[in-house]
Amino acid sequence: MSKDAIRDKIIDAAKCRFSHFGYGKTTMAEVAGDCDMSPGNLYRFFPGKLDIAEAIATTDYEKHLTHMRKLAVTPGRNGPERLRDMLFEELRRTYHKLEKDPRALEMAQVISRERPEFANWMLANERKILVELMDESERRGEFVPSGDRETIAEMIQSATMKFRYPQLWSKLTLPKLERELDGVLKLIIEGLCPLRSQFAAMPQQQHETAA
Amino acid sequence: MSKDAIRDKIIDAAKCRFSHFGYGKTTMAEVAGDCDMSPGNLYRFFPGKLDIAEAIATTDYEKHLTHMRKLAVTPGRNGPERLRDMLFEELRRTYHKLEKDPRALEMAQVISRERPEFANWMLANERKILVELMDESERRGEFVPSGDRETIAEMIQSATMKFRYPQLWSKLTLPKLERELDGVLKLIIEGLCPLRSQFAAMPQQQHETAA
DNA sequence: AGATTGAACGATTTGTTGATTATTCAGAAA
DNA sequence: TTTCTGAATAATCAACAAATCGTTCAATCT
Repeated sequence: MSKDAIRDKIIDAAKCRFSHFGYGKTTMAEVAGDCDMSPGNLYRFFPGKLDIAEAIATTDYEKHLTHMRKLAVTPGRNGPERLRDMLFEELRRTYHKLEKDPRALEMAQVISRERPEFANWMLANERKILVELMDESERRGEFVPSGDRETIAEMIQSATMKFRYPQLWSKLTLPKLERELDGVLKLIIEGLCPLRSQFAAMPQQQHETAA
Repeated sequence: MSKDAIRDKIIDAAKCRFSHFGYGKTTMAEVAGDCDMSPGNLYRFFPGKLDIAEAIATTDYEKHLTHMRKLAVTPGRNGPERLRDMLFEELRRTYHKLEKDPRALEMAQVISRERPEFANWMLANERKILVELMDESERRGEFVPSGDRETIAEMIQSATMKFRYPQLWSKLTLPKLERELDGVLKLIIEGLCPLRSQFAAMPQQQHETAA
């Protein structure tokens, strides 16, 4: 059996255990047993337990990413609609994943605590899609260019942060979350001011800024 | 000594202990000792330890609230500027408070865990100010009316959630946080679309919505 | 009477011990 | 040689005991 095939077998066994008993309650010995090998042998394929979890999360997330990339260029939908499709898709995916498998939250929390760069990598991927979406949409005159697009993508992520972290949902149901995301998107897309130029060059602020 | 004066003495003693040793490491016996009374006597003035913390937070927050109300009607500044003043003030207050007294975070976390309605009360207060600000600004033609103002206030809070919870700051410095808040506000105020009417009536979405 | 105390009580926290676990690596197997 | 094993190790976790703490209330003081 090829090295990659063994890796996949390990990933499958771990995925099954993790979602059934949780990351913490799954031991390396158990995963090794499921694969008919010794615990020590796992370490020829993964540096450690966390890396198995990361591999699971990565393949899962990459599937999601390609879906998002598709939504970002769906014909027949304009820029704002595509942006909305993406963010709604992300919210729904997270919500349903958690509903189907509540133990996924534990794994997500462990990974983003012990491997913060993983969460950053996910956000960066999404930003890349957002930038492309905005570029494309701007050419069609749907978005107004207003500053660096990478920065705007960051701001969109910042404003929609709540919908990416289940810890912040405080028992809200999916319909309520969707209504809220809907409202935030409306705010972002339409803006509060009718005349953009009027307030475009706002003075920084009246108070001093900390060094 | 009047009942209120004793309450204040207790609050002062507790405030001192909480910010010096933390909420968890402060005992009722110590606070009572500082006030030259027995632990049991504290309960004639407060229902429990958490209520002392809540009283401290309340007076502190009410000072902040009046400041916010002032910023919301400062002459010579338009609607968006006032909105910005408010949200920047809130961010700075939280940041500096935490810098000066890192143990304040513990207290805030305990309160919002054990007394979620307190956090809701703070948000509701702020929303009331935001609604008044928008009402006033709309009369001056600075904001476009677009739906229920209470809802818009909720969405503003949702989009700026990150700046209200230090747990979400991940070591960011105040200047970085300010830059980010700045960007989010720009997004909210100006919006991504130049022509509001063009996308105002967006179809809900293409996928089904969960019941 | 009303105000205050401090011992008593149950809940929570802390400290400790033993078991479990992730990880390593010397050596066996192929 | 290369692949794998499983006992050894060090770190982490779980469970239990002891101590501490928030809270109560019968008794004491004013």
